[in-house]
Amino acid sequence: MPELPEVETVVAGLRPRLTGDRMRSVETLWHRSLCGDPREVTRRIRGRRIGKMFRRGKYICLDLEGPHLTIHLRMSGRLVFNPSPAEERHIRARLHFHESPCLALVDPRKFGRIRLWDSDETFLPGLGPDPLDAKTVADALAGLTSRRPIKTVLLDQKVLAGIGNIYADEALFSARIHPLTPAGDLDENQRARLSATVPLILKEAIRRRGTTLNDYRDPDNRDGGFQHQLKVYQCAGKPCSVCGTPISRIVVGQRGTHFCPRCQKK
DNA sequence: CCTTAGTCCTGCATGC
DNA sequence: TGCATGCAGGACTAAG
Repeated sequence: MPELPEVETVVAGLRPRLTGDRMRSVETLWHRSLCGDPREVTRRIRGRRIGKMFRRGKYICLDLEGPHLTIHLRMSGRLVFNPSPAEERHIRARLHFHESPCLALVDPRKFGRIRLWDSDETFLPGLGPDPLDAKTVADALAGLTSRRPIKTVLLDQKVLAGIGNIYADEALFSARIHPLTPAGDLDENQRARLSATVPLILKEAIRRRGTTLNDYRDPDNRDGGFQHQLKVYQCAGKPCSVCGTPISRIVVGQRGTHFCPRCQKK
């Protein structure tokens, strides 16, 4: 599942190829993959230059010098220039450009979304800050008095943008915090550890081009490498890398949650 | 304010 | 082998 590091890797791959090119059209093969009518969206983007490409949270963003086009890959989405024959039947939308070959949204589970934002619209409203430095994370955690489990809070995109299930579990393990700890109950040391470790883990995952578990691959079909660094995610029953205790799996906020019951005491 | 459950979807794993 | 069932997951919405 693409989270912040995977989306960062995708954008880094696309940026040199698309920046400066112009939009031609958007085409849908599954109507829900695009918010709005494809002819109407095409009319609004046709001929527009891609000024900048960047990532915000888990969103891929194309700055069309005014309007923004965003792509969220959700569970199984991928952006590919040359879909393989096997991927052909999972193409849900295509972006067409003046110079570059068309870019396909391959998305078996149909959860990915493409959306156009007008220049006068608030772009990605309510999205929290990107947690790539300790101070940003510390500030986001500082004012929290919530009784919600810290795991749920880390997944709340309004608090911090870009953390998904994998990196939430890995960060809590690294900070030695039980995922069910009420966010407001974290002490100063725990908040400091979490604030330090979240950016470190995300940056290390970016360096390794993300985590490939099932279907994530970048636009050049390359695997990520962070799956070899996972300490708890999908490691239920395996010995903890620190203490040897078997990793537990529970459900928190309808999400599978993995932790070491010895290293991460309540 | 909060939490929980339901929705969207398909591929894959499991069990008989 | 084939069929039924269940599960995973991000973001959103509705209900309590």
